[in-house]
Amino acid sequence: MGNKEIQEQRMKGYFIQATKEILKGEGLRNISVRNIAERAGYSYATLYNYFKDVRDLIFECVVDFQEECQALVISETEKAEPGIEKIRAIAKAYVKYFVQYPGTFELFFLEKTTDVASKQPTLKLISNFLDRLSNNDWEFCINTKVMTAEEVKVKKNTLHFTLVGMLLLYINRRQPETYKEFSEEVENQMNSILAVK
Amino acid sequence: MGNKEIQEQRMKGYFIQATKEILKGEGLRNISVRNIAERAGYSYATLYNYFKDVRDLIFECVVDFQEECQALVISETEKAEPGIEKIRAIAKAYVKYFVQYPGTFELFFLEKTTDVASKQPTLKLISNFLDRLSNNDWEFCINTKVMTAEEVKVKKNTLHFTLVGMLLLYINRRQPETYKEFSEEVENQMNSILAVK
DNA sequence: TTCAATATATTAACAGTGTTAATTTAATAA
DNA sequence: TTATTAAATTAACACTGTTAATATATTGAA
Repeated sequence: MGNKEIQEQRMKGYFIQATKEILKGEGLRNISVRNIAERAGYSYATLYNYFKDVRDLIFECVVDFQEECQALVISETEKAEPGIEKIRAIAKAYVKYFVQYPGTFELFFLEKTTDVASKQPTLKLISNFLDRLSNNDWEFCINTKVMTAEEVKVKKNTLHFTLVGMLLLYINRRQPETYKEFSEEVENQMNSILAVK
Repeated sequence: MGNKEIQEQRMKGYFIQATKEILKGEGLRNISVRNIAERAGYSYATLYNYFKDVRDLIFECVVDFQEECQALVISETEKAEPGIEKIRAIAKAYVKYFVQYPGTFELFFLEKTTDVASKQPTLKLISNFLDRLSNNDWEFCINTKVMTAEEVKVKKNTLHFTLVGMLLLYINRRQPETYKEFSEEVENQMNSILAVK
């Protein structure tokens, strides 16, 4: 990598870092080009030398946040038994991360894409994220004959859709009103979805 | 209701009608105060004589869209057997409505509330909507001993969260990419969730 | 080292947004 | 018909994202 590329990557990094900070702090609605640039220590127009538009920049944060979330998941699920118990732990950590940083949930699921075609890889990254975190343990369930491959195929998605739906309603619609109620419901849903007959 | 109230309601109606048209057509992102006012046949500032802000106006459309969706659900589920089959039909019509008018899904679940406290009733209306549509048939399942009250309590929510999650990913994240895949997954999820052991 | 060429960063400007204040127009009461 | 009140409009403000024009560094050659 030549000097030019190094410098360019560094510059992009400054803007990405600033964007991440705002997303984790104030959230998606309080973000703006001038806001990001000020925090990065540059003029707002400089941003356009490194990113096509502000949405492009914002979506570049996805990978970083996924890594951060993954780190949390790993650290919080190390001691869990493989299989269903581990899936349960992964799901809880996954939910915990987005509740702690609602801005990241907004970015992952709520933010509009200007041009869908070009961001298709990122969108795929997002929708496969929970799969990547839990795939090993779903496979474990199949291998230990706890579930059939068919069961897993559907339940894996049920879990994903349910968690995303719950997070959407809780973060964006204040439903339920308290965190206590919310996490109890998470518990109930997982008990039901992960129940083996 | 005095003349004054009648006239005020009429005025509000013009703006609400314009907003509904834009939401169903162009969707939430293409809406603007000037846009709404032009379609309503008034200046943009006139709007503020009848609504606190534009979000207030936008959220006033929720009730109308719910009625419209409910009408679709009723017409498409009349001949379904009470209980599980009817719940399945209700869910499919519910999903169908939001896929047909993505702007209404954005309004119901994605649009941010400026001031949550004042819009709490509307938020409750939204999150209880599917419940109101399907409650009778869940009760029917309990009464006919197809499910226990405890099972219903959880499964009702699983269905709700799953549908909302699927709609979010499909409408906002193009996941899956085709409508065919999407509706097959809806089918799969309902088979799994509504399965009686 | 100095000067021209290039690359990068900044300011100015545009078209858009929601919202409010000042102003004009319309409706009402005396 | 005139004075008072209500309602609608225009002008303005503070934002937004983005682009063009300008200023500032940085680089390469003489």
